[in-house]
Amino acid sequence: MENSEIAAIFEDIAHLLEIRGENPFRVRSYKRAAEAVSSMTVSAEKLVGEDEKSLEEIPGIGKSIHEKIVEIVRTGDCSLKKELLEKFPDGILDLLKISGVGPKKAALFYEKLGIGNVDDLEKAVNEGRLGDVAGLGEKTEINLKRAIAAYRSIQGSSLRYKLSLAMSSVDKYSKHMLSVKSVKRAEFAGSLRRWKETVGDLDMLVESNDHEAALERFVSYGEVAEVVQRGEKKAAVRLKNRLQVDLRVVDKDEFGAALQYFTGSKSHNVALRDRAKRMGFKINEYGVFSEKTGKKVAGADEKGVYEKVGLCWIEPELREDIGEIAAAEKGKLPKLVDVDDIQGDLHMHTTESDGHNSLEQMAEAAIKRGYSYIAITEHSKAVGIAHGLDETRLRKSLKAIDNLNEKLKKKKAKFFVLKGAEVDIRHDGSLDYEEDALGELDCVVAAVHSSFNMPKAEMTERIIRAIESGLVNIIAHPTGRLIGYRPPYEMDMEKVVKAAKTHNVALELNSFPERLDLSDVHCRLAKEHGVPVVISTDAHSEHDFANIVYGVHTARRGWLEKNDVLNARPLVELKKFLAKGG
DNA sequence: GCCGTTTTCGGCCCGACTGTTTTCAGTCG
Repeated sequence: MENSEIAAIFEDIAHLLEIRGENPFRVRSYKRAAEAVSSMTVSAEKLVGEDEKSLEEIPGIGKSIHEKIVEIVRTGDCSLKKELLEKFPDGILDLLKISGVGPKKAALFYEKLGIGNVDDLEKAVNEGRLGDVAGLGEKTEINLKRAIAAYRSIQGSSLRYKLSLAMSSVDKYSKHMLSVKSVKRAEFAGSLRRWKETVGDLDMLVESNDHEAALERFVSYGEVAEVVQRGEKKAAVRLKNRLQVDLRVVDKDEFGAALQYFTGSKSHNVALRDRAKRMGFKINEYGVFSEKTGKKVAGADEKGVYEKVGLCWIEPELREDIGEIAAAEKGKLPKLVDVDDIQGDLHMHTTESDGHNSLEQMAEAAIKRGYSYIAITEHSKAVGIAHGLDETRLRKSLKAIDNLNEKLKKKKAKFFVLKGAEVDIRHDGSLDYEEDALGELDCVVAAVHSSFNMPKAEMTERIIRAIESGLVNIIAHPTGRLIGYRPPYEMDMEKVVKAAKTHNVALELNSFPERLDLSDVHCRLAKEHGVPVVISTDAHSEHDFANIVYGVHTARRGWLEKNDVLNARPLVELKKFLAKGG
């Protein structure tokens, strides 16, 4: 039982309670529990039975939720959820995914019209049966029709968008806004600013002394397909690429408070406002206000908002309510790793296997980025589809690297190319090169590329066997997930991390936007166990080096500091680690 | 259902927009 599965059950319970009109704070407790469980670095299943008491130390988990976690782990289901589903069909949860349908409407649909799923709703709308119910008018019917069509069109694909797609829309839209005189600043907030791996929509914030002009500029952007909403202070549009963008227009002295508010996360904001309230302040998107006098005491900049409630400024990537507020209070926030800290890249391909640039071109591009080293890591022979190298071709390519290093040395370039390989971890955990060949390498990156459907215990064994070989330095894309396409393979990450610690192996954080593997949560786990993380790009062309930002920001979401990142170390120290010297 | 620098009981973040209705409920973020 994965943490994400337990979280999903709590999520469902929260929604079902909401539909039943239960105490909204009870509903929130289940939502909060869902978030708490999914951001845990250890598996809840493991804690049950072993260290069960520690469950209640997690904020948001009390006695009742604790008992339900135990029940879910033991039985695979939750009696409360079953009980709730006796009153409603489970298709009712899908109704909530229709934009404009919340718990109240879902309950109304079911009670008055017997609508229990999206198909029923669509039928009712098409037959014009909604008008019979008090409180539902013509406009609602039109909006529902459109919302159902939108729901259908994204079914099967992920509801959220990869961060990289969202990023590609950001710059152009900002420029479009800033080209109007009254718009002084334009920034994107929301999950994009927190660098979440996927985003549901974009939140743009602009400072303007003419709200109407800013709103008009916003909806007249060339990529807009549809204006979803428009008021005096905010508007929302859907772009041609289907991404929704929300705009909020604020005045100069509100910008910081608004930026804080719209960056979220929601649970971070709830915790922050709760804290403010206890201190006699009220925080909203316009500023921080004294509860007593009603006077505004902060709001122009974000830092001021945090300082007013006794905290130092918190990096957006940390704002998930998983301990950052307590850390900020004590001045114990991590000093997060930065893109500029990265000294080199330890995973890339050239035209020898399935890359698009030559060895020399990759080296040159890396030098241009200011790196002091790279490792060339072609595929091994088992990965035939990527023109993996056998031992003979491998040795030939190593010679080319030696030659290049010679040349670089003569030129007095402070740059070194490490001899590496992305060795396939075979089905049985053995490595796809002979030991002799592996011995000639500076940097052995090992990865799983086949048999993704193995049982959890076997996959864990497979990877650990590779780690225990003593021949491996780094495990690449450790879970194999492709965001939106392929789930991670079943594997006990904690066991893998512990084995990595014992055998001086680092774990890769692959920066490809569809991988981001390790995830932020797994980065925290690695850090807790003192296992270094390598932020690599797995570049197949020189352009892919730019993806490093996605890796670094994911690492930042995982609270990693410079010291936690292997390739933030200078070459000498890196070599020491690769020689298993720690 | 959770939680505690007022509290083990009584609170629990806050505001904009829409639609429908004539003062507000529901949804969303």
